[in-house]
Amino acid sequence: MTTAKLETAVRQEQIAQAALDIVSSNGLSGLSIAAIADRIGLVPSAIYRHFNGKEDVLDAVIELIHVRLTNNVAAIKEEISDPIERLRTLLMRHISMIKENKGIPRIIFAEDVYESKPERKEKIYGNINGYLNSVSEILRDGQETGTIRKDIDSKALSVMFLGLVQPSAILWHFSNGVFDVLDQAKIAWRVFEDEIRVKESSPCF
Amino acid sequence: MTTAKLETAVRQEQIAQAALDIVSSNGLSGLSIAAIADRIGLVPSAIYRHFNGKEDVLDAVIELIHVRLTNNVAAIKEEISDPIERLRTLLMRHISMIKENKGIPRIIFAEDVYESKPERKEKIYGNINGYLNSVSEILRDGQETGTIRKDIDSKALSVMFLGLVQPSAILWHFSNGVFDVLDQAKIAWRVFEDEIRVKESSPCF
DNA sequence: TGTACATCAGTGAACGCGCGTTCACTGATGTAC
DNA sequence: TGTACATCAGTGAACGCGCGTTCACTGATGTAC
Repeated sequence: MTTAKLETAVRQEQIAQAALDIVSSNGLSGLSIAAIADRIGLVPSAIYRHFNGKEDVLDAVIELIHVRLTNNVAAIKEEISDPIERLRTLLMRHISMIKENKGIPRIIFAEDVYESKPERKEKIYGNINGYLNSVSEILRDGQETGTIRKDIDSKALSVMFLGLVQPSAILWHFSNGVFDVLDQAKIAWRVFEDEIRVKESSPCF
Repeated sequence: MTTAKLETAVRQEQIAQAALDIVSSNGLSGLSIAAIADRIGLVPSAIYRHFNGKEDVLDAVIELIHVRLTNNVAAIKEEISDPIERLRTLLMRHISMIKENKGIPRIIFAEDVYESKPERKEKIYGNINGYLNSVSEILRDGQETGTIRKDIDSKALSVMFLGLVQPSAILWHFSNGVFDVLDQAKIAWRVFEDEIRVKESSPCF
């Protein structure tokens, strides 16, 4: 039996997406050429028509993730103008994105993905830094327009911003979805916002 | 050639430590029974005199990590009494611990370690919660003695505390040690402390 | 004190499985004439 | 419009490697008599 032929461009997308899905549900060690082929109804050797090997598939997945995160930030910049509101929305979307796609952190933070692959490690580092730069850009906007405190380095703050999601994402995952990420995120955001926002100096009673 | 015999208890410790070291330097995928045996001067099959299999070795490593983290917290409680100072010290030690032993986060946060191993996942979740509980206990101490704000849930704060280290640890690792974790931690701590500490109400001029 | 025996950590050869990868072959589709 | 040919995504059998694990055997150490 033979499956319908599709263009390489289409297959490459399918393969990358299938790989991400597999990692989401079965972990990185569940990711095999056979599993990918199975998921899109091909035979393992067919994968090699579209990629040189497993490593190249992984590169495509990393690129896929990068594009999604980047689009996410771009969309928010489009929709919202207030810096603090932008950050709040980014935080919330970041969380729902990870909730829907457990594979993202699994791939990005799995040291085995780039151990002994310096170019890939650099690539991911670049991607993370790109994300952090977007965040600190938003922060600087706020600092310039006077809604965000100027006395904290925006780069350092962007790293802290990342820290608002990460631990709760992990707890959510470990608790099999029982831990309330959204609630944690709301509290964390309230604390974070309270810290960075410039307050109207309250009058003395 | 034969290696000197040692008691199982000793070997088990050596094996767990060797496994952690290997993960630190070569990643989880570099961890094999052969690599462990090599590192302590044994032949692969000798490992089976002391463990039933690779999975049992991993369990021992997880336990090893747990004991270290727990000891760390206990030591700080012993040395220091002021809650805020306790947290600051815990943060700093946490960072140096991860710097010295990259394998810890690699194992704890590698989903492959517990994917399709529910008992182990629960065990790790329990360990993390234990750590978080220690932190929130310290926080509640501070809330009761009046140095820490009472209006933020201590459990939520403990998760945020974890968020102070995690992203910088990741950046440190990705940057091959170039990213200044200590500096980031200091800034993050300053912001965090500023947020949680109850301020002397400043007089109005 | 010396001998016999049990115990048990260490050895090395061999196994079987999973998995990434190769390769000759197929057959549908599009194009040239 | 029909025929010949090139292209190329898909197939399935086979491979080789790495790795976890098994097992019969070894030889040092400790104990009983």
